[in-house]
Amino acid sequence: MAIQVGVSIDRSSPVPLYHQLAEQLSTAIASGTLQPGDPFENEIALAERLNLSRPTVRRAIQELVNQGLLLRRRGLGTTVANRKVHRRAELTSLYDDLKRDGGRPATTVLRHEIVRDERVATALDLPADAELLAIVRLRLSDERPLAILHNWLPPVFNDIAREDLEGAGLYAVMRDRGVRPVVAHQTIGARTPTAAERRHLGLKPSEPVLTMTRVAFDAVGNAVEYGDHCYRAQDYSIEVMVDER
Amino acid sequence: MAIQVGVSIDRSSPVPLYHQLAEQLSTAIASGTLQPGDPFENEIALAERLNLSRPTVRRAIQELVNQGLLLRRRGLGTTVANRKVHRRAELTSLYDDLKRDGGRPATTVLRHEIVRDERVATALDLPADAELLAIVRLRLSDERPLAILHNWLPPVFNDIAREDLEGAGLYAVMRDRGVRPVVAHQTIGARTPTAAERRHLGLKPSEPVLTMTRVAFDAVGNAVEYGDHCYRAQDYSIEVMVDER
DNA sequence: GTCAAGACTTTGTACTGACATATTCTCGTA
DNA sequence: TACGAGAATATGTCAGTACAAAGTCTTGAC
Repeated sequence: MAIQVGVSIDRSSPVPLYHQLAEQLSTAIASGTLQPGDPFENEIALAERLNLSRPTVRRAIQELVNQGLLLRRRGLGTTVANRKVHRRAELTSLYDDLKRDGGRPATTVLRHEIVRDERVATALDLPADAELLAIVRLRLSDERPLAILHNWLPPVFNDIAREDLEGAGLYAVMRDRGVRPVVAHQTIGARTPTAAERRHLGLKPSEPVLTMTRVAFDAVGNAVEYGDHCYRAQDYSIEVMVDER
Repeated sequence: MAIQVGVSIDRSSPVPLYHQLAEQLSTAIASGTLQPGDPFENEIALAERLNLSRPTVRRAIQELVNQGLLLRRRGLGTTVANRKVHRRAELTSLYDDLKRDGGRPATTVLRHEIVRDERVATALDLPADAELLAIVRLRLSDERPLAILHNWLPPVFNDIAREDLEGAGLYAVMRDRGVRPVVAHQTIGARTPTAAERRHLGLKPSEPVLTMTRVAFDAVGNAVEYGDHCYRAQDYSIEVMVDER
């Protein structure tokens, strides 16, 4: 027997009905009201119970399927998916990650200046002589050095102050200015650290660093960040979820 | 003025109309007929021209938006997105990647046996005493060692033969059996290699390896592979695209 | 008792129609 | 000239309906 999730729809709200529904169902799954493997109320019944049309309900369910929360099989019905395949929102900054995990992140700005760099400008789809804000930060977690973060930002951000970067992550600073990165290409590798990196990160010569270079774009497709990071490999690994759904 | 892409719809085909349309539009973008920034014919006009309903056209366009090929803005219209944000199909195997890039991949199977491993079984959502096929492969590219690939597969694959793995990638072997991984969690790190790894990969003690552990799932949410790989960091880096579209 | 045909359930595809809302452009007015 | 109202345009949301197709289950013939 399918579980009837309690849902309340507010038709006067500006948020679309399908999204209201999707959010509430999503919460039910996250909270454990709906367990993996549980059968889900079918589209028609759900539509009737909530006085919504089938396309609206379908769209809500589709949203959850795209996130990997639900599994639809024709003729069989809809079921709650294995928790491990749920797609989390990606593209968070290291600062936010550390904070969420209960660490105490801190930042030292090592460099902060306007530069021209043809290689970076090209990667950001800007003219080769564009003025970029180049920043280098040392990121600490619980007082211990964890990573060196090189970043180059397009001209729109040239007025970001040194102080802005000490108390928050780069992405938070960008969000405050109404820019939200939504896509990024990342290349992840490893190498032996340079002398400067060893000094900053407190590494022995034999201890490697994990490297990540990234170009991030906003929803409109404008490049908003070029990053070249290196992490203490002993203390950090990168988690990604790849899928072709 | 919007470009009219040549599209032919076959209503007798079993493939859905919206998908036929999406494919052809996608081809037009990939081939360069439609350039980034080009305005796209609007939904209504496209529907009328092709004798399709608006929802059908909309769904086709939505498919391309999800892939990052198109950009829709209400009131403004639809345009072709910056090439850099196009989402490529992810989740390919190293073997296929090397082959696509023109390399000559080869595989030496170092180990191939049935084992029990509680840690892996748990990660694969199987009972702790499940019998798994454990394989260890040395992957070479153009005769040079590149990576050591440890993999554990669920019981369904226990009959995969040593020989099957020498001429093709693991994912190709799995696909031949009707299993297609579509989601995976990956954790990427770096460390100094063990003695055995140094020997197989021809590394000096100071040269690091890039590591990747992965759990992959099929469309139904069943775990289909656990992998623990290590790569020569000098010659290999991992590219991923993260997004929250 | 076995197996196949058909009924039933549920999701998939497609169409029609209507109205809402965001954005840009034009035009008229102060 | 500057600015605001409103038209024009395009996508966004929502309803209702019909039929197709995949899977499961029941039923009946042998």
